[in-house]
Amino acid sequence: MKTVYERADIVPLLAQIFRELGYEGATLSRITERTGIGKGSLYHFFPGGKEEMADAVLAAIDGWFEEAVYRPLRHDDARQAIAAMWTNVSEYFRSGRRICLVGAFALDDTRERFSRAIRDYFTRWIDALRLALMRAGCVEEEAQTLAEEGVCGIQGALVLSRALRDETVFTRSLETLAMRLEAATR
Amino acid sequence: MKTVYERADIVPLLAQIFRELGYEGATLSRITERTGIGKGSLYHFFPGGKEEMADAVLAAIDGWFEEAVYRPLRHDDARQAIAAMWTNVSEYFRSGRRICLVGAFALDDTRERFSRAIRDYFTRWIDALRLALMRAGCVEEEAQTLAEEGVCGIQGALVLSRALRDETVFTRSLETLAMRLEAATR
DNA sequence: TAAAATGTGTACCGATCAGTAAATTGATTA
DNA sequence: TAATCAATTTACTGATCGGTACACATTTTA
Repeated sequence: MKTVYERADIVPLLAQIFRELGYEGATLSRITERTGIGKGSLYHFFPGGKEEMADAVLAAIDGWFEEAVYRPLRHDDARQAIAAMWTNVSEYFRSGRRICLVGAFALDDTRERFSRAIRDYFTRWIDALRLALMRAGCVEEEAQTLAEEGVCGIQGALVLSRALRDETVFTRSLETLAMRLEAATR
Repeated sequence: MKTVYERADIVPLLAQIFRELGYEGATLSRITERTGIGKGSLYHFFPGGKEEMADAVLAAIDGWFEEAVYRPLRHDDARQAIAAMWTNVSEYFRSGRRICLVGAFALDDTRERFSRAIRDYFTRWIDALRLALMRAGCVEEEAQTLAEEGVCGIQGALVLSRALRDETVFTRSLETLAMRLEAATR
């Protein structure tokens, strides 16, 4: 008996494990234990070991956000894209039950390993949101402030709702943020 | 030659190490390496090992916030205490260069180990801020929302400024938050 | 069907992990 | 000065770490 995987099947599993255990906490044996995938297979797909696994996960996350959030913010109807962002992001983060891996990596020494991926994730998010806000009628300076505030608020909401084990904190925070951005584009 | 320590001297060193490496990343050997304190001494002061060390660190953090932030918010002049909170917190977090250990612990599995300490830290902060806002003239519901927004915003600002390696993000976020709370208490 | 390419499982490596034990140091007390 | 005691250092344990090697299974190609 032998189960055959593809890289694409493994990455989401790895993402969830890194989210739950952090980079340092995600040991090779815990990964094999939770995924059922042996070390041989893991090193076959990710010869660079844990670091390459995390790279793949970050790339997948980036890909999802690019398609589901950044691109619409840059090219679609601005107000509509911003509205879609809140619902997509809320769903992606499971109403606060799932954390933002990129944000978590930024907090400790792990940041040094994935510096560029972490920085890019946030700069591109803020930038795309800023552009949408400007298309919706904001002047550049206000758009920049609001974009930072939005992304910042999401990260804070994730921390707080997890700490309090209360997903209504996340939901409410996102609603407040959405209203504030909406108010600034009338 | 023999250097003699006290528990009180060690805790801040441990705090900084946990902040930089996270709970899982802070191995005993890295702790001895960075502090110069041998394993024997560490286990002498903290027989429970790493978990007891982290407990002591969380207790020290809680003590600092209780005295420097929560108590003034509860008992001193409300508007003045809120203003002091922003400056004290900004200084404590070194303008965003230092992270919030409690928030970081909340993000991964470490939360399960220190569940109560993490929850208490945030509930007491929000509660104290809510009370101050009410004394300053907010109705309860608005005070609750603003208090959550404030604490939430600080956490988000820490994540974002670390991710972007830009402490002006932190400073600006706190200024914006301070203004919003100020505006609500006129 | 035969050969080659692709995955998988397992045993193993040296290094490092958390934790223990005991000898030793230096200050305090009698 | 002698005895006591807290604190430190050092050496050690078994378990687990990330990573490697290689035999074996399966699929794809010829």
